[in-house]
Amino acid sequence: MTAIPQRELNRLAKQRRILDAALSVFAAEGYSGTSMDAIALKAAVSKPTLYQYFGTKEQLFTEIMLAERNTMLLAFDHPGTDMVAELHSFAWHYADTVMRPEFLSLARLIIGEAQRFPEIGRAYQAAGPDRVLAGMITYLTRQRDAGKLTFDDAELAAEDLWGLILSAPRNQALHLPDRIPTRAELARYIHNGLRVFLKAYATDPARDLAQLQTITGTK
Amino acid sequence: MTAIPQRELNRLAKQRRILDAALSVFAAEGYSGTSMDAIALKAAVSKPTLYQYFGTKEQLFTEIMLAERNTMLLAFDHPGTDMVAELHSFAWHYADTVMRPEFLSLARLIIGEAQRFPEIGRAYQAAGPDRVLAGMITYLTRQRDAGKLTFDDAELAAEDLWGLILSAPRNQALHLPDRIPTRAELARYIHNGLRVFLKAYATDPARDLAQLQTITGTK
DNA sequence: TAATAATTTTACTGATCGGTTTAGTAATTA
DNA sequence: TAATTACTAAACCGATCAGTAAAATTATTA
Repeated sequence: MTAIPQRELNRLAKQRRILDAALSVFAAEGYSGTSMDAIALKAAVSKPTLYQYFGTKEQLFTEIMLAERNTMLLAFDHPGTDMVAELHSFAWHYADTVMRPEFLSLARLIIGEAQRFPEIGRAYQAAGPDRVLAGMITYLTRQRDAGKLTFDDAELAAEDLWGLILSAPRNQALHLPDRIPTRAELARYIHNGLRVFLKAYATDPARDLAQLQTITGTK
Repeated sequence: MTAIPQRELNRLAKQRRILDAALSVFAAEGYSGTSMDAIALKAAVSKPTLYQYFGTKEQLFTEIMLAERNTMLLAFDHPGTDMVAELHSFAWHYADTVMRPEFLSLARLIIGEAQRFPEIGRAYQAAGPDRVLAGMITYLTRQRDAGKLTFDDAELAAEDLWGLILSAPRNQALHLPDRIPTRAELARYIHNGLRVFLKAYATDPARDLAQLQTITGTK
């Protein structure tokens, strides 16, 4: 049996508890609005212990935010035989991820502190949007090479797809935390976004739009 | 000659000075990160005077944010004979407004404090995006009635136009305060956004796209 | 000029902040 | 069991916070 010292297990568990507590408090109150006492209380840890694990408030904050970026990546990995179905699947997967309340809280926190912590804004941009965009570019380019899409600038095409599907509900959700879009509303945005995207970028829009109808089942 | 008492003039001037100072400090430091001393210092006003004008920090903040919404509205009032030219003019006008550093700082502030001050988020949504959207809907509907556009849902069409033109650069700018898009980059987004929009929504895309080329002067 | 209204200065409250110290207790290790 | 390590509770530090009180000073009015 592998011998992992109990000490280390406790330490890691406690560290995780602190990180979770700190993230939730930071997300709810902002950086300046969060007190280390509040974090210690929520983590069920004494304040000196908190300071032993993470030297300062700023260190704890940056560490937590830079660690969090790994949880928010998601690749464009929905393989299938049909492009429209793949796009539809990706759209829903991404919407479900991005529109979760905790995810929105985190985004508000990052945006709100972007001026005070530019490195965190950069890290988020690189690990979140940029990564998703890269995956989308790869996928869209492959579809273009397969003759199903047509465009000159793959980056613009990917950004268009994103903007068509999620910009409206996400921007609204950022301003209105207590008014999270229903799945029916998301479906409306996704269906419309895909429709416009295909109409503008598909080599055979008529066929793909028909396929979209059979998938979404709308009129 | 009209007799406006000097007292009131001074009062209004001082009030304006306080509001300007408070807005800049709040935008730079966030709500919790801003001290009333800092505002008083920047406004060149004593703290008791500050408190005499605005009872509490929270009152000052909400008052300032609810007042600010009037400056950020802009109507879709770019009349002309050519739809493509009008859309192009609107796109630039709106981009120039929305991508200004102070405007972005304000947006970051509102988003960052949306959970603590839901009313401010609501007011901003109603006075900013919703108002612009209403103007766009009116305009697009008129163009549809004139036979130049085709769509079922005017709201979705307006949101698509917005998302195609500004969602990518704006989202990026929200995360990266020190990396504001150049006018060339904005031109790229605007040209591409209008192109995709016309391709998906124009009744005669070929003609409108040609017109777009002559306006933007690109290849 | 005399009266008055507004503002400033200065100092102060009580609370909270980030961060530390101390003294003592519980858990792990050997 | 004994030594060690990690932890807790509590008080504490200096600084800063929102907000107030009082007295001195300035500007406006009549």
